[in-house]
Amino acid sequence: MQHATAQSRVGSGSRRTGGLWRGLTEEQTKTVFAAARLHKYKTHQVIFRTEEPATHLYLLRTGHVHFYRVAADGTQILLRRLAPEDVFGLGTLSDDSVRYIGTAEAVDSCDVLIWNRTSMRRFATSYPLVTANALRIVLHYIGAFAKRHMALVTDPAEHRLAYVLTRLASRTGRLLSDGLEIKVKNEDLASLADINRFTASRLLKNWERKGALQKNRGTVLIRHPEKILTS
Amino acid sequence: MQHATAQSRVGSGSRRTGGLWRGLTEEQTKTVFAAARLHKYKTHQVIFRTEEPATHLYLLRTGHVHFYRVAADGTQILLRRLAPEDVFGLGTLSDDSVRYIGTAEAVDSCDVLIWNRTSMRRFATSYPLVTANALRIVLHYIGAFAKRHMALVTDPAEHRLAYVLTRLASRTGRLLSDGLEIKVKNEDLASLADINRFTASRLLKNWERKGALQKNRGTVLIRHPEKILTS
DNA sequence: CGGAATCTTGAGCGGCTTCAAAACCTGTGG
DNA sequence: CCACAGGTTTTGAAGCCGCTCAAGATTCCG
Repeated sequence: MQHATAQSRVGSGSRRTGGLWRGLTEEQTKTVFAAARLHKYKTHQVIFRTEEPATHLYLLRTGHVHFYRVAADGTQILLRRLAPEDVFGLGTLSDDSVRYIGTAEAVDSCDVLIWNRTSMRRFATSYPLVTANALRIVLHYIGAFAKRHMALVTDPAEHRLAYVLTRLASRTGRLLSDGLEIKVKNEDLASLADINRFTASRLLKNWERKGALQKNRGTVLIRHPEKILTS
Repeated sequence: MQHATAQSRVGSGSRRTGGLWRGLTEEQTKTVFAAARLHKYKTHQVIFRTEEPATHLYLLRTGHVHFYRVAADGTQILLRRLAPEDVFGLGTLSDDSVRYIGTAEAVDSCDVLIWNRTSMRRFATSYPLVTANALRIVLHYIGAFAKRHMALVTDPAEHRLAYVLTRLASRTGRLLSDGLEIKVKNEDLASLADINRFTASRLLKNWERKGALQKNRGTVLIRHPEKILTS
């Protein structure tokens, strides 16, 4: 569970939000993981959709998953880019009337651990820590959401994009010899920063001209974070 | 606990989100409420502030509380208007490292029940249902938040204000002979709809001209909800 | 090499905000 | 009972940030 992934990552989802299984004994952890099944998802495959009843809980092992909602006009609004060790589908721990808050879709090939509701309920009752952990994680998300919302109302587009870039870099970036590389396209950055992709392109180009970063199709390499507008 | 408040309200916070104490036996409920202390807050009194460690959990009995955050430029962004039966300070149930997500401030005189962290921890461990309920409530908030965020990105100001108006009406409105009255000022409506107070004033005036509602200082009386642009 | 996806760049514009000023409403104290 | 001060609301005029739309350049992959 704790061993590092192949690539050296700067931060991990679980370290930020604190894992769902944190604090369980080794014995208990074993039982829990024995009840999971491993499943592989291909690029663009949808894991679950908004408003479907929350019947399964997922733990991402490798790859990346987009957690988004679809607006009335069809645009996808990215709520979060999930990284390895991130857990999603937490509604499964609650009533069976609870539904998924967004759509989860694999952006590359992913290894995912899956638990069904009955297993989860069993664990939740025998290990009360699990529900407490879930509560902590969800509270953390609310905080993050509130922050994003505030930024959207008060900060200009440039600030927001800079923030998204640095956050994403520390969560899912790969440390290379010449900088910090993030595998993400303009459109996704734009969605996370709540701007449109054209503005995103312009801002990134500006930073590139200043030598702060380097853009290639599908990746951005951050060279000098300090040259990107701070805070 | 379940008896109605003096004024006939259309909906209640607890009915929407489901109470924190839902599902407890009468005996258990008694124990829980015996551990609370009642406190009165005056208009404009601050109950707790953003980023303070979450040490207490609150249940609003009467009055209204604003749950907001302060942006860098000083503007208050209203996250939610809390109504009787609403619970806040849920972070208390989690780690002692968790902090309040926003500032809670009384908008009129309020009766509030208060539990401290040690009581809450005791209840949370002896009645696992409590943590589960908390999880459900917080998940509900996340959903609401995501919705508001989507609206902010895709819907025009008028839609958002109409939505806020109808939601608020059904949550905290008082049913009068000639319509549904909400005690709220333009500024608060504006903040909830994420627009500025001038736009809010203009839109409300338009609806008033159409005969949909009637504005007075500090109150709006909804006469014909159907004349307000439907979502 | 061809076609699809991604990214760039420019021009034009529009929904909201900002700012200023005045009208209004309400409780308070003389 | 009136006047006054504070908070709230209205209205207009001006401007700007970021969006839309169109067109082309670039990159990737089969």
